[in-house]
Amino acid sequence: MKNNFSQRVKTVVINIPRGQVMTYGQVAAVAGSPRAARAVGNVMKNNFDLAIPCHRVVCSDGSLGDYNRGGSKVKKSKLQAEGVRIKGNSVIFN
DNA sequence: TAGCTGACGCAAA
DNA sequence: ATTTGCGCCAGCT
Repeated sequence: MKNNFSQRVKTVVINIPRGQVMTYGQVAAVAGSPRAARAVGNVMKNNFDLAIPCHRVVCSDGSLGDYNRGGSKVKKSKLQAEGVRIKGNSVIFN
């Protein structure tokens, strides 16, 4: 049910500080399943919760991934606006 | 109950 | 650097 994992994922993402990004795998790991990166993405797209800064969640290789609110370009812009360094179409972890 | 899908992750070619 | 294939987990049909 969506009261253990998905809820967990939401909480984790909401707890991501501004100017900071996390990978799906990392979020999944914190949520309780280090291999549930896909499940994390599924949760995000299924949950249109504005309280969840899904744009702070990116792929492990730095790719932006997708975004249910305007596309990867909007996601990229948002991250840049928060102080996250973007290289081309990828995020730079610091 | 079983099967398919998907905003991923990693390895190999 | 890019593409292909396989594995993983949770949710939906």
